[in-house]
Amino acid sequence: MADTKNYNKERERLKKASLRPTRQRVALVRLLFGSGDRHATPEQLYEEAKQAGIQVSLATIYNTLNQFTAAGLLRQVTPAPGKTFFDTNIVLHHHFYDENSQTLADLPASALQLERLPEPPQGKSITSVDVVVRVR
Amino acid sequence: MADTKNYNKERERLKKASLRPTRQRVALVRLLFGSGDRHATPEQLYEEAKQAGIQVSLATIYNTLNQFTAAGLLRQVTPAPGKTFFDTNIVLHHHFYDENSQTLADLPASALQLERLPEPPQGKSITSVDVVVRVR
DNA sequence: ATAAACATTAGAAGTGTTCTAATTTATTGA
DNA sequence: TCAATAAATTAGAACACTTCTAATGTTTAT
Repeated sequence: MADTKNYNKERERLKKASLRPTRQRVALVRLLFGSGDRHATPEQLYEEAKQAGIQVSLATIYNTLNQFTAAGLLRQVTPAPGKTFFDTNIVLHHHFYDENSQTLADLPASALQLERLPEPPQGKSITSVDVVVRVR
Repeated sequence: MADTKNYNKERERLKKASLRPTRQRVALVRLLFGSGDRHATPEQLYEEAKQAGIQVSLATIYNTLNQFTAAGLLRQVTPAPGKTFFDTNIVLHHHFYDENSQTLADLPASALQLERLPEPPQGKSITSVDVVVRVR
């Protein structure tokens, strides 16, 4: 055991996603999922990791966020060009995007009802529906 | 008159938007609005302009698309990081985004009803609502 | 026609993200 | 437990997209 702590919850989450529980991934799981839902940007998470004394490169931050997204642990939201957020809340819900502060916030679950989903084009199937309510 | 043609329709559109009818802007208005609704990317429009023998730089393509958007002539849609489209259809409507071909298509106007808009946060007002239905 | 304001340009620079290939770490199975 | 193997991490280069700079060209108003 390399660490003094087990971080079993985090390792379990990674295991379920078929991702090896490396030091970096365990630490990032803690940061991301350790304290309620959040909308993290890669840069933000990188700074946070540094603050917390976790040695991790920006490349690994990106790799990890992409792997977590592919594994269904995170949802990626792109409300504006160059603004990428990773949402730890993977339950179907939608977002406010504040164009002034360039921040993302959850829409109250009941605040918006999608009456019916459209038929996807021939031979296609819907993978997700993203609603972004832009505010200022 | 620098050209053999007047392009009065295009000049008129620019005038209404308080934009000087320069050779480049007139030409881009023709490409963008000359043949029905479309979802143009900057690079696409640049290539198209070159094909059509219009001398215009990529910087001007970007400037122009941004100005047109600011003037309400275009709507910008960002369905994925690094994928920016400018939509000539500015009537409220939504989009399919095909993750395979990375192309955008209009949702049939009636295909999706937003039941009610959410209350924006304190002191904010809604500027737009974008729905992207991702398909594969 | 002239002057002032504005637009365009090439190329540099900026930003966000991915790639490369060398190193380190985790896992497997004797 | 200890190699051997597979996978992950890393720094820094490279890349893609967009904006900036400041020099040049065009448009507009007088």
